[in-house]
Amino acid sequence: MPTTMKDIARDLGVSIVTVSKVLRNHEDISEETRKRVLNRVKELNYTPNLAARGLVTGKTYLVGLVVPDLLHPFFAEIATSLSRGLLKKGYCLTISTSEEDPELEENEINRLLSRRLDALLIATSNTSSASFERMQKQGPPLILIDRNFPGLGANFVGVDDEAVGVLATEHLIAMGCMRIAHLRGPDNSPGVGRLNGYVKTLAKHRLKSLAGYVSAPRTVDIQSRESGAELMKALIGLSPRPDGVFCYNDPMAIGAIHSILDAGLRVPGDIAVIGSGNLHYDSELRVPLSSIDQQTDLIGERAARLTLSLLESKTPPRNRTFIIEPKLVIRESTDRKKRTSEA
Amino acid sequence: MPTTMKDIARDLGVSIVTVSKVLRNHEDISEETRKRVLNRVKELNYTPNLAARGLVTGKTYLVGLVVPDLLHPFFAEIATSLSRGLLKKGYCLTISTSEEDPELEENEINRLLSRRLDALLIATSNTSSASFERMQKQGPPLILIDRNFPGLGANFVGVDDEAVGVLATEHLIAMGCMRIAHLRGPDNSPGVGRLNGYVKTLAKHRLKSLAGYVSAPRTVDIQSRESGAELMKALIGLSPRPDGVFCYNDPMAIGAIHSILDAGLRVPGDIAVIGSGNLHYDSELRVPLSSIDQQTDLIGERAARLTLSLLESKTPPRNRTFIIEPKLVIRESTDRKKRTSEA
DNA sequence: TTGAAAGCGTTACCAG
DNA sequence: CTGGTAACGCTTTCAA
Repeated sequence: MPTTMKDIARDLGVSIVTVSKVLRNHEDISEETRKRVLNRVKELNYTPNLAARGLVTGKTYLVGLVVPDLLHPFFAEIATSLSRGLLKKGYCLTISTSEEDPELEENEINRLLSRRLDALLIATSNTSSASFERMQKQGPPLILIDRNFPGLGANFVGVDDEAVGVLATEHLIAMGCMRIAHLRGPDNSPGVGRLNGYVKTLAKHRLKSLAGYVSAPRTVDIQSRESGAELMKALIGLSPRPDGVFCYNDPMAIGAIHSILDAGLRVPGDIAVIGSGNLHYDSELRVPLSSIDQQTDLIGERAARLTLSLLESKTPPRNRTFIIEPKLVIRESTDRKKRTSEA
Repeated sequence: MPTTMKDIARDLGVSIVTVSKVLRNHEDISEETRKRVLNRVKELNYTPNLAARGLVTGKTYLVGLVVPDLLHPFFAEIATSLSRGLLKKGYCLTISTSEEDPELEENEINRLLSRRLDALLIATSNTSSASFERMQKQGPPLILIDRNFPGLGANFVGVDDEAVGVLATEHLIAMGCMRIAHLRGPDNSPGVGRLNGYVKTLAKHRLKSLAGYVSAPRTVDIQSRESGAELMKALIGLSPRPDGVFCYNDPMAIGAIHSILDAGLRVPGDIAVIGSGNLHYDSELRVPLSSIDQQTDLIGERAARLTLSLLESKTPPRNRTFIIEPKLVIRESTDRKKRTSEA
């Protein structure tokens, strides 16, 4: 059994209240008592029980984060920068994964809710907003991350996904691609947003997306690379064959490049490839990968600031949305203006 | 304010105890009362307050994990498989990062301890075991992960680091390397263990590690790639130049390869490179990277099982150690015999 | 400057 | 089968 304030109070012949006050830096404690208490606290290695404190104050100083997949560097980075931001103000972050499974996600959320978090951040793998509507009425402040429900009007921090699609597609066109395909993502806001950007940009340039040029994986994110490889194989078989591919994310793009090279074709010579996410190792790949940078750490930072503002403000504030602007990063996989050496 | 058992009891004209019993599936409740309670629970969307429950039961069903860096896939994977294992038994995992900073780590640990975790798992970035000795006397069960303190005799799950060094070095020798260098890791058990394996293997084959052939980064893990690149530059300038390099981890190896190629040399032709960790994208790199697989998910799984056994057993059990055997994975970066290998 | 009493939401224990 | 009472470790309020 860990030490309690009661132990300290008994040892010192003071009341529990006095100990409590010392620990919270109350003014009205004599210098001497304060010292004696602090001393004993050190000696016994006492740590206040936050659960008990939270029970009476109503604040747990615990913020929850649910992401689909921690192995995806995108979410790992968000978690890291978010945690950094919250820690500064004494809030602790607890991270859970849903493994892209809506049911598991629901379980995790309930588990977290049972702990009476001060706030909850979610990059949801759910395609329905029903449970979030409920949570908005009841429960702690809710902040959606990366994946939004347009109708819901919740707090949201994420990238401008349509801009991602526009940037990528415009770039492929600028590189001279005429037949641009899209390996699309899941049926959530990033997947749909990026697809829209792609479609609009093609239309703007009076280019067509031929039959089979938009292709969707059966499973989601977690196995992006495998599905990218698989979908790309099918694309290669089409005629006319695409000469540029915009992939929903970098792992898919990596899989796509793998299939292209396996088929004896060159990147970007025969097919240019661009992804999204700008992962740390993009520049070290077989073919260094062009990508759309989503400013991931900024998302985490913004989310932290938004969360803190919700937590500090006395009156329940209006829901807010922060959209981060994506940026194009050009590497070899789309750089057709430069001769590329193939290994 | 969230719903409480009191609300439900009042609404239904039963006692709080009855509600509590229904929620914990006590036998001695009439079918009718049970139904009425369960109904109202649904209606009000009631979730039990785990903090309050934990206060009286002494169990929080919360397990803590502290890792140096979530962006490192090694730790992300451990976190994921660990969480999966614990969830099965209803335990929740809370993940924190120390960013390889011992002071930050100490803070995080205290924060977590304040929440009265049922168990604490740490991949420490501390080089001193002092605070862990204290924690072993007082506080929840402690499980060290990946990085051990040999003298401490704590619960530990990790890879056989000396075997990592042996496997890697033996492989380089088998590939015909005669002048093998080592980009070593930090001053903790993995860093030292891998170095030892390297040294012993060289000795066994009567090979020498020439002056400057063992080189250590100034900073730790977080910027492995940069330091790998930097250290490799220096190695290239030595004469005689090494023809094989064993790197502490894969990011370092990636940096090293970068420098070698930049210098106009070939991998593995001029210098063979092997890392450790066998990251998911090793096979998609500029030069597919040979590596030592640490069976990362197995580490997480084992750690979960060990944790659960500590939690379930009534008597405080003896500390246990699980050592996972590493495995060699051959790819292009060391394949001087030009075999056809892909992973 | 100090502390007694009440209460936070829950469970343990035991009596009815 | 049901429920009163005490307790978990802490903070709040108010009186001394």
